[in-house]
This record gives sequence, structure tokens and C-alpha cells, in this order.
Amino acid sequence: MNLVIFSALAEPSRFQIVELLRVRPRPVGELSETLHIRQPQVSKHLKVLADAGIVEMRPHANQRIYELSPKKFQEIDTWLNNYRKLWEERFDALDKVLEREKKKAG
Amino acid sequence: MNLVIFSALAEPSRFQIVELLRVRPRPVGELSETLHIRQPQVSKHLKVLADAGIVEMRPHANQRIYELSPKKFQEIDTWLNNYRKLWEERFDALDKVLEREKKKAG
DNA sequence: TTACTATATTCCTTGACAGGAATATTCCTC
DNA sequence: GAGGAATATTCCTGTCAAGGAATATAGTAA
Repeated sequence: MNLVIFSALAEPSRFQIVELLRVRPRPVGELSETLHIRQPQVSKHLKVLADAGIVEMRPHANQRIYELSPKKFQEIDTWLNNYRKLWEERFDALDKVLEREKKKAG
Repeated sequence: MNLVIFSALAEPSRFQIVELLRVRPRPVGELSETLHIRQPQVSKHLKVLADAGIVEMRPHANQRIYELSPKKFQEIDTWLNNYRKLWEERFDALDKVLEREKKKAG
């Protein structure tokens, strides 16, 4: 588990950016306006998110569109699997776990 | 989503502590020895984890046993639900989502 | 109470990181 | 190529958190 994703998400502005990108991909300027964060800060945050593998960029005309990359979220999900037994105590929960494993493998 | 859990997990020593506590509850001294981290640092990290709601403590004789609290992991899991559609693209994945919702409600 | 073990807290220093301001770069249009 | 819009980068500064060292506290046993 690469911890960079946690430190990236821990910063409030970056978390908001991620939540916005969950709805749809957006250019830098739109993130800046929506969140009332100056453009340079947004670009810096996006760099951190990109370095962490959380977002990807594609150019479109004059602007750069950022969107989420699923990989890191899958990574968190896989890691969380180890902890699910903490609260999934019913026996049939085992089926879930096995199903998840199968899904991962497939 | 409370971001404190992310910043708490982002610190490597604390993440290791959490991983050890996933196996079983442990006293401070054992964490210190196993991870080769001085006891005061371990206590500090445990305080951060406790404040974040990730661990709970119970006294046992002379020592204090720390163990994971499932709540925050469930919180992450619930939050991740919003992102699963990023990679669960097959139609039958919808069943999963509905099943999760039902489970949460129940 | 005294001695001992286990754990928590305080103080200090250092390094990392976020925001502000200014500037550089890239890309489109003309 | 020139001008302008969108975005990235650099430099600076203040804040915060982590580790080291020392010390305080709590709980146990005699």
C-alpha cells in the first residue's frame, strides 16, 4: 500500500478537487472557480494528485482536462478487504470476500 | 468524510501500527519492540490514532492494550462506494451497489 | 510507602508543505 | 509571428508535525 495516496487525499482542497472530479472531468479553471482557490494553487494540488496517480490529464484545445484514474481507488479497496472482517461478522460475509477475490483475479 | 483518518494513516509508522493491530490487539511495548520505534513515539502515534477514532484502548494490569475500532474503516468503505462505479463497469456491478445499499440500510 | 514496570507528556529542533505573489510556459486564434 | 487565454513553475514565508531526549504519571507488587 502506497501511503502517498492518503497524504494526497488528506489535504482538504485536494479532497474537494477529487470529489468534483468524481462527478465529471474538469479543466483547471473550472476547479479554481468552483472551489474559490487561486489557479496556481489548483495546479499545484493537481500536480500532487497526478504524482500520486490519482488523476490523469488530457489536453483539449487551450485547456487541460483532469479526470480521476480508478487504479488508486481500487488499491484502497483491495487494502480495505483486509479490514472488512473487523465488521462483517456474519458468516455469509465470507462469500463476499471470496467473491471479491474472484473478481479481482478475473 | 473526516479527513483526519487519511492524515493519520498517511504517516508510515502509524500505518504500520494499524497493520499490526489488524492482526490482534497489542500493548504499547510490543508495538515499540516489533517496529523498532521508541516507546514515546509509539505513544504519540497512538494518541493521534485514538483522536482520529481509529484505535481504542483498554487497560490490562500494568499495560494498555490498543485495538482497532471498525467505524472509521467502515467510513472509508462507505465513501469508496461513490467511486466504485469508476471501475465496476459491468452491468451486474449494479447489483453489488444495490446490495451494499441494502446492507447499509439494514 | 517504596521500588519497579509500563506508558504518557513536555520541550526543543528540524524538515516538509501550503498559500501568496510574481513570472514563465503552452497553446490557440488571428 | 503577435496577442491573449489557460495553465504551470518559482521563490518566499509561516505553520505544523515528527523525532530525540528528558521527565512525569499510573499502576503493580512487596
